[in-house]
Amino acid sequence: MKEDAIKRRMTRQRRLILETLRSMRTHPTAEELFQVVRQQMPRISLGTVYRNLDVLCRSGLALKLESAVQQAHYDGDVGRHYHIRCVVCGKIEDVYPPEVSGISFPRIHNPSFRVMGWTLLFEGICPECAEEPEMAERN
Amino acid sequence: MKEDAIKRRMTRQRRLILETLRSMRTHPTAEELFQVVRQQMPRISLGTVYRNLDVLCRSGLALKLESAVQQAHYDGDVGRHYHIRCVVCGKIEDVYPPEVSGISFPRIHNPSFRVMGWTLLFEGICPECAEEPEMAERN
DNA sequence: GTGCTTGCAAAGCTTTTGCAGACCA
DNA sequence: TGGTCTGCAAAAGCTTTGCAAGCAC
Repeated sequence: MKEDAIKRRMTRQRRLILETLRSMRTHPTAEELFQVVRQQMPRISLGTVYRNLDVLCRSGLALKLESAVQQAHYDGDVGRHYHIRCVVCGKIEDVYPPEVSGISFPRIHNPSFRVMGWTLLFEGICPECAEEPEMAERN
Repeated sequence: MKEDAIKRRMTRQRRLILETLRSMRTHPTAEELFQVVRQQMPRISLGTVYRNLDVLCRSGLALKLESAVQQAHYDGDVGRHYHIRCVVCGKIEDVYPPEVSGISFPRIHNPSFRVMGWTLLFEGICPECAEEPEMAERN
């Protein structure tokens, strides 16, 4: 049971990354966040963004959305809410509890796992992609 | 609206990949499936496994579990069921409806997206990892 | 015979990591 | 001052793709 318990520091980079993530409603990828952050701090590196997102997620200040198809997306809002992903363009948007019905803390009976939580992901087609059917190549 | 509608062929490779995936209960990654398949077809390549998994998923014969952290996992059972992932080792197991309560086809009201479906993923710690606390490094 | 599919290898992309210098507490 | 953090670049890991030959229909 190794609990190194590293003492984290709130560096300028870490603070900027967190503030920027919180200000964005788009659930950016690390790369997208990097592009925004570097406008204010040109010499920051992508590696630093990845390292800090990892730290922020471990400490509960950000959420890593693993449900993404290619790249991971991040969310600065750690309160309970859901996501819906466009299966065509991959965009992820928020869905808040008042808009959702039919779900009430699902439970597994006699689980072999120690259940810690759950995530609900909706899938659909966003308005933009619905207007451009040729993008919806399914082959 | 380009609908090329390619005529797929059921090659020996494709059939073996599908049959093997269906026979496995472990939600293998492409690499793991490759290792099993090559025991019966030594010259098959990893690229072929990836290409066929893609085709099988597009045609609805297999499921790609995007919820995976690093690699994609695949499931040959396309019927409605849920998954639970061990947050320590990444293992994915099935959870079937009779074991789950509190969920009844969640709906989004007045959605801007055209909602096509949803997935529910549980997270927890599997029995093996629960016994080895030092693996649960969280820093 | 047509054209989809394969094996092989190389390339592509996202993410991680080693290192020396910089910086926070 | 000590130990964490950063920028840079290289490496790692997963997945895709180009090509010529092979094979299903």
